[in-house]
Amino acid sequence: MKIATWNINSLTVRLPQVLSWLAANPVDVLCLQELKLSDDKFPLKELQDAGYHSAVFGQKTYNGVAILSRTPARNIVKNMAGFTDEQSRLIAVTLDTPAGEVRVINGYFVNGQAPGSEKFEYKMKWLTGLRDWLRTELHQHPNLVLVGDFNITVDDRDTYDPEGLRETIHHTTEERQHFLALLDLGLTDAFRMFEQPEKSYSWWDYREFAFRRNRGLRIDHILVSQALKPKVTSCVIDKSPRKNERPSDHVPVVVELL
DNA sequence: ATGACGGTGTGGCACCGA
Repeated sequence: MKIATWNINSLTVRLPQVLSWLAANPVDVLCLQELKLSDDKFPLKELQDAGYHSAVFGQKTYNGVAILSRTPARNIVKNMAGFTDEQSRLIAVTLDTPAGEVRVINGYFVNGQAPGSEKFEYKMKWLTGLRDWLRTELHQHPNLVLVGDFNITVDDRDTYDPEGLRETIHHTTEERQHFLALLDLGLTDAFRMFEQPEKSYSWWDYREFAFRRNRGLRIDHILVSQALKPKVTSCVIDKSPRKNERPSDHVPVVVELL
């Protein structure tokens, strides 16, 4: 059974690409970020026709997340209890999957703009809120997967220019410490459980032929709980949609569980 | 080089993303 995450940067523009990707990659669960549309504009019917239920937490213009699944979602939670947020950045569901009952948490983490900015402060607070809330979630749901656009590179392998970008946004020690704090809760970076190609990235800037030159970042992640870790059989990045016409700047990451 | 490229909004550009 497979779970995927994909920041699609506007579902309005990318719906045809999502549908064709699902047709070629019939995953059990697809977590989307940056819908950039309100709930009433969500293409429920089109995704239903493709065989997916949808749990949606939309927002006009910015943000917005959804979880598509073969089986209907239960216990849907939008944003984190105990952390008030104006922005639609997180949705959690419980799913009955071939691998048993799994809690799937899908986040569009804060970008943060630049260290020292107000948005960076918001990013740090959001990450602290996530960790506090996740502790409870993990207690209630041992089979848990946290996926999404983390907007954090984990280490130097995740960036095309580790020296030049040191301590810039997505590369700061502070952000990486927050990532490590999530691992401390008992989560594992599924991608690094396996040997991977050198210079594997999940995002490339639209500018300066960044994809062609493979100047990218790995900022989209899949974290699995300790109970699920033994069931993980693979984790891959699918670069192919970045070659589409009008692509998202991010590509899907897919984890397979027994 | 505070730009490039692309999405959104009610625009004649600004804001945001990463």
